[in-house]
Amino acid sequence: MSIKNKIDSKRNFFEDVFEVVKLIPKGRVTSYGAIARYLGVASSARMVGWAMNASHTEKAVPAHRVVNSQGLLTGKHHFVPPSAMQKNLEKEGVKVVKDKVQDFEKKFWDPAKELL
DNA sequence: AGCTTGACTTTGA
DNA sequence: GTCAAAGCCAAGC
Repeated sequence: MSIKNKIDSKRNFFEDVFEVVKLIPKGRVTSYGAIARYLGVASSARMVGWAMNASHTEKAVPAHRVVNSQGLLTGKHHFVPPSAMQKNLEKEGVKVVKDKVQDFEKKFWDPAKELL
């Protein structure tokens, strides 16, 4: 049974986002829009980010692997400390310069395609 | 029940 | 290349 099936059953926004984010392979990143689209709410990328805000309760959620469409670490300010996000990414092999993921297109992981 | 806010995206100038 | 505006849906007040 795929994760998608589970999500389809629950339709719980936070859990949906959490599950998908947890599936992001190490050393890869994705965007809020990609997750939102995978969940079927493409236009509501903001909701994904917002759901991530609740990820603080779920420690297992690698929110640092989620960036915006430009590969920018827009959510780093929500980390403690903010620099933790970049640090975690670099530790996983993702180079980050000036809050931007290097080789974003290569590192990008689209659940709609990879997790199909 | 209605208004504001938000870790976004896309398009146009 | 940067800046501004609109679209979008859910939670909080």
